[in-house]
Amino acid sequence: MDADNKDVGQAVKVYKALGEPTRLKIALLLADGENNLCCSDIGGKLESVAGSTLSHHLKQLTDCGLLNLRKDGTYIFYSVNRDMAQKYAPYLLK
Amino acid sequence: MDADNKDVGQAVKVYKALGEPTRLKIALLLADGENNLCCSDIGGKLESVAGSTLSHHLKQLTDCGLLNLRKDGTYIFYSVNRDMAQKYAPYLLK
DNA sequence: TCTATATTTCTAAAAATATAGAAATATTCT
DNA sequence: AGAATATTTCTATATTTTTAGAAATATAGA
Repeated sequence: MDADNKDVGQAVKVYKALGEPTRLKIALLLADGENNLCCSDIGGKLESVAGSTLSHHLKQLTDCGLLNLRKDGTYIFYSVNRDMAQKYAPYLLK
Repeated sequence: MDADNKDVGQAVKVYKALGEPTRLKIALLLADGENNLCCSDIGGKLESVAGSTLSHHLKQLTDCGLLNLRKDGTYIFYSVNRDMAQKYAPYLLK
């Protein structure tokens, strides 16, 4: 495929999102079977990350299309968008 | 695969390297058939990037293992490491 | 050796990013 | 309505990253 035909903008966003340790860990957590975690679940699995910080990371991951979210009451459950992961970073899956 | 079993450190480096427009373009250029370009060839294909800047970007791409290099006289020819691309970002290939 | 070309390293400045406390918003439950 | 919990937005600070000019290094060829 020719470089000009690729959606470089979106790819950059996805890779930028994954190019930070906390966010990559979040993506791996969510890709790892036990899908559908909410913000505070995720916070519980990481060490000392403030809620506001976590919120920013999750926003970046969802904005680039890598995460899907489902609202349920006051909770928001996150999961990996498999198509996106497959396209840009299948390393996350399996 | 469990999150703990993945080499998160290397993956972060690779994705960080690809999460910047100039570097992603370089990777796509090199992955795109006409492999084996030298630093100045690459500079010629990008618009207004100083040599020193290009050098830093290429270093980051090679340091994370994404690019191979071959020295030939004063030139250094770069190419994509297919195994790494396949593992972390097959999006670059084909 | 001198010259030309390719690339890197040094240095510094500008821009972007990560972080989190505090306040705000949203929803559920009593 | 009021309390409790989840998440986001505002704000500020610290850190990292990007950028490139200038100087340095390396190699080839006249």
